Amino acid sequence: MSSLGYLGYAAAIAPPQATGTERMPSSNIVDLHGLKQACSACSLHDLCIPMGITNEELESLEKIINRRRPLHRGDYLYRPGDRMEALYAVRSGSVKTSALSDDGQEQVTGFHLPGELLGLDAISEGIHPCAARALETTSVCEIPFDRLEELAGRVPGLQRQLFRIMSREIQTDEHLMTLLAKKSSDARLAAFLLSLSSRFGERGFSRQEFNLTMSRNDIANYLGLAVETVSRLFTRFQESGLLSVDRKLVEILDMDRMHQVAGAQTVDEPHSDKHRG
Amino acid sequence: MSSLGYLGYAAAIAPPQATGTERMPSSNIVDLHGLKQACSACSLHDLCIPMGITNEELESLEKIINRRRPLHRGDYLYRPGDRMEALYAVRSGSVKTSALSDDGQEQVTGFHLPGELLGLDAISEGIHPCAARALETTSVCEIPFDRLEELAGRVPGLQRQLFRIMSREIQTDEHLMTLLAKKSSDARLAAFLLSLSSRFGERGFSRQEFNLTMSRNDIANYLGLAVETVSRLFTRFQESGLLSVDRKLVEILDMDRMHQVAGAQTVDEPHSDKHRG
DNA sequence: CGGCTGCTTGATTACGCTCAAGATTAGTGG
DNA sequence: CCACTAATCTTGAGCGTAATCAAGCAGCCG
Repeated sequence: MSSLGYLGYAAAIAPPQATGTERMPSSNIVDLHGLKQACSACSLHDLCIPMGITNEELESLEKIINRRRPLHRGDYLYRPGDRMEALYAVRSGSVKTSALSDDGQEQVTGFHLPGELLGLDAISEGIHPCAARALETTSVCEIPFDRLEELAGRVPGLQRQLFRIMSREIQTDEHLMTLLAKKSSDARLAAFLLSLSSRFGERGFSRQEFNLTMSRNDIANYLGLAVETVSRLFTRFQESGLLSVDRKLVEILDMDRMHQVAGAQTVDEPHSDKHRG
Repeated sequence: MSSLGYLGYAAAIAPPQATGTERMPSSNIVDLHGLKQACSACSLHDLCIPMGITNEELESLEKIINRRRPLHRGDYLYRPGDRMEALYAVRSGSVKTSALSDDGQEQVTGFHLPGELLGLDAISEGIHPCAARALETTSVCEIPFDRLEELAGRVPGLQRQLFRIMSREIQTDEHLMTLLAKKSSDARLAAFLLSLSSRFGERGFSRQEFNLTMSRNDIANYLGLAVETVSRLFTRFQESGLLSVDRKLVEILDMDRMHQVAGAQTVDEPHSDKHRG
């Protein structure tokens, strides 16, 4: 929530805004693939690991980070059971992580946008419990964990930032638990869209209009709903003027009401009639 | 799952086993209140922070850890909005953590047994997003975070263990997300009981029989169910011979079937008739 | 262009919630 | 120590939300 500020770069090249409805490669991408860009020049600077460490310290960090060639849609970054060698920071594109429950069915545990770190849940066992798949063309920074750990021991600011990132992840997960345990289907979808909205915003993209890079199925899975329900909700939201949706492109038309819906409980609310088809 | 081993101490004094049905102060307690016991002698040694660090390093850790006088049932360890000064390790007793959702209703985010760390979600903001309340008479170790952080920079094993603990927390949360998103009410309760069972087991208590220190309400809240549902489930589980329950005391009678139930999906299962009324 | 996968829409079912009342237990003070 | 009250838990009846089942529709691939 805090660190807006110097997203100037991303903001300058990024916002696709109303680029038209015809298909485009998939918009919310800061395409840095070709650039040989160091952390210090990266637009994700203050969302990612570098945040809050000095320039000299940053140089040490840059030395251990590798770039990986871009992943294509559906490519795995890692699979459950893989040895964890490195953490990954999304540089552009988006990634979905999902776990397999005891009985072997998929549970989507998160969607990850540029600047977000992947693989934190693998540190404890040294084995990835989740799969990570690219939702679109995606590039990532690979950060060998042993070297990161070693560096964190020498650079207090880095250690602190890693603790912070992991802590934030725990907080996010707790928030999602609340969503799943207590909220109605409309509240879940609304909260999900608002989360995307604000995360896109932090990255310099439009908070109103953005592309969903994940399928309805993934959304439903993530939110603990059936695909049909998600589909119906989009229709209802659109009918009630909350948003407009065309395939993957979503525009939030009434932010205030969206927040109301996201806060709304299963049923009983003191004073507020929930929209209903 | 890993580290059984030298739980000898806890095991020796702990297991209440079938102590009789009449009320007792609340059993799953290793009462160390009065003892001036250092980490090195603590029975929770290899579940808690000390795990995997050398004896000399342990001494440095012990120096920064404070004991707090025992909390009583209902006492707050911290409240949402409190500044985070320290992490806490449960030494004996049990603690419930809960968050307030946007609309101000409680969501129980976890129950914490001896050896478990509290407050990890507060690191990122420096403010506790959750409340922590004792479920029974409980004592905790207080670990000032700034000093812990500083020490972790000097003691690689400690840093690593902290990363591991936070990572494990993330994994646990993901597991709970799956539970909430995908599982039926029976599966949720079964999984919850099995989680308690195995955690009690790790601490040297009986895996079959234990006391629930939390109310039905807390369980329901945690699992995203209504109290009435939880109550009915206990009744059904008992009727079907899965467990026997008397007020707070639970005995799991059929572990195998409990695992089956915990793994079971909302509905469709290939070959296994779910017990029903 | 055909087959496919992903999305939408409709009809029906059912799981778990709500409401309501009663039964136990725990907590409190005389 | 017992009486009284408040809180927690259990049980029942009815209902509502979202799942399931079942087609149809649209975009996307080779």
